[in-house]
Amino acid sequence: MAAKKTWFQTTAIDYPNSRPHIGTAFEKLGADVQARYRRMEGYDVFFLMGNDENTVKVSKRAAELCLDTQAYCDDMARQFREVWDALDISYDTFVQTSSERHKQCCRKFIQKVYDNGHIEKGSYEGWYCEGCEEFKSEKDHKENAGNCPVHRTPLLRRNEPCYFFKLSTFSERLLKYYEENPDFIQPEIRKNEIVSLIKTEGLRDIPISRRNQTWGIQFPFDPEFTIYVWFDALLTYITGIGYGDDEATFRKWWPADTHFIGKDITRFHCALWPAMLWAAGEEPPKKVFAHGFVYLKLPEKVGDKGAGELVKIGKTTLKELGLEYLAEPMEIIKKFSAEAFRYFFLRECPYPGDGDFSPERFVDVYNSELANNLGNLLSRCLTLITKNYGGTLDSTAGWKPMWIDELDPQIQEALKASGGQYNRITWINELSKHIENCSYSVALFTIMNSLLTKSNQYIETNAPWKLVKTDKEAAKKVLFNAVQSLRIASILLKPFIPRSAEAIYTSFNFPKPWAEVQYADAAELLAQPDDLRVTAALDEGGKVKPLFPRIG
RNA sequence: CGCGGCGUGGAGCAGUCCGGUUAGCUCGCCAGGCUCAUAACCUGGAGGUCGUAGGUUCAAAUCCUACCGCCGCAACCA
Repeated sequence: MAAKKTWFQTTAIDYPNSRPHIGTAFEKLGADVQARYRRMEGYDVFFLMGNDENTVKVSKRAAELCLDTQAYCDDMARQFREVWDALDISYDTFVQTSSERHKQCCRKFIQKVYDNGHIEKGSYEGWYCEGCEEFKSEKDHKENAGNCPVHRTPLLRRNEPCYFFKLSTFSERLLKYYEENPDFIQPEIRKNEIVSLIKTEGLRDIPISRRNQTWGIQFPFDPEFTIYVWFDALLTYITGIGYGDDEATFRKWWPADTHFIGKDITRFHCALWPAMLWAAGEEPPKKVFAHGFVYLKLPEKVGDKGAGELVKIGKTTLKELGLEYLAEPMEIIKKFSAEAFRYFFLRECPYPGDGDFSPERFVDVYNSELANNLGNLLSRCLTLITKNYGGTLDSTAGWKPMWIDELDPQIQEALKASGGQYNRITWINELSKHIENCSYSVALFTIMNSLLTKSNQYIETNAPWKLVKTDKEAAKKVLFNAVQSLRIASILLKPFIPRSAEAIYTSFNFPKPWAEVQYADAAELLAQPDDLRVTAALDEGGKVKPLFPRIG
């Protein structure tokens, strides 16, 4: 038997010096859709996430709070995971870089790179603040007229010994790799940026050590130094699957299929990271996907604070809606649902590009697409079947469902005109492609407008509530077909809004178990083995409970 | 001249690469229909000189030039 296809993906690991916000959540969501989709499609998936804890900032933050750094990190990791769990992010492992295993494996890796001659000792010169006990960037120096932005004291030019990774020697090899693997950096625009960066500016050797730090990972060959952020953080992607510790597991998953990252750290993942791996004798990842950012968009100059009182949706203020602290994902999740949160960002913000989050838009999208279109379609089907047929469309066993598109005379014409070129199978294939390309917003738009809106129209034109009075059999057929749209939609929506999709699917006795459905099942119109019936739980009065209650 | 992106009816976008039917879509707004449904659904309508000024062409949102405006990144902000 052929081995199951594997799929290893990661998100960027986060600094735990502040809580996760909608931007970090956006990244995890996009990755989660991919992981869920791949699982559906039969891949053996491993999804890695984590926190990047070995930074000076983190130890300082802990000190500010008078906490032990490790205790602080552990608590932040708990808080991060709480948010990811609330959002139903289906990660398989969560790496804390302060963990012993990560440290051990990191040392093995760096030793190997050192042994292979890619690390050399030099000296680092820069602007140093004695108060902060750290080097500041040229930008900080320039913008603050030579003073420390924190202490307002003059920055000193300082020179200290430092280890460098010889990144500059990899320029040619990187360019060649990009050329031979055109999909390595996605989307295209990010690839162009990196290529032009290397061609115009070139790559410098990069400092990878800090001296006299108590927090962080010590160099195996020189304990006076600790590893400087990136050289430790990136390694999470391999220590988390057993590099230097569990060879078989590591070989099973590496190289990674996709690293999901923010567009700002593209260069580290596309230039530094492959070079590091080569330096240690490992393969580079197959793909890096750099997603866009989400910007908090508020009217005028409301700012974050005070928005609760000032911004109104209809007659209600944000505060009354419970949306005071907009950048806090838990607030939105608690007030509405993880599903609403997931849907909004995946639908409204293009994953490859930037998007906006505004409370008004959030409510618009939710009401119009989830409540009015999808949720209402479910409600009307459930009610019509329950009221008129006692919940069971009898003698529909063996009936073959129709695809809504094929029931529309106009579309039938169009299908004929295309000479069979375009049909439901190509439609589903296109959707799959969108998901594989991380064009989630396009996929959701298509599901909404090409499937669900049409299904509401179909019900409207055939008016089963009227038809049932004159021709109960004909009305039954209409409902049977309409329900198929819900089956198809729930399958297609499974990676995006898993809970709601399941709720829809299990509202009826569809033959295939929910856990086993694949995208191809949406195109496959299998006959119903039993009479189609409503299996959803109804209220005491027999009323249907809205799946997505309207906001406002 | 650091790099990149954007400017299309009230809002958000597609279309621009490979110029050519009445410039599409979603939301909002207005009118009507329907009443199974979550004041939901369906139909119709108003609303745009496609940032500005030139140029190429039989023909420009689309190609060329200049300019204006907005935004992001710039080696530890996803």
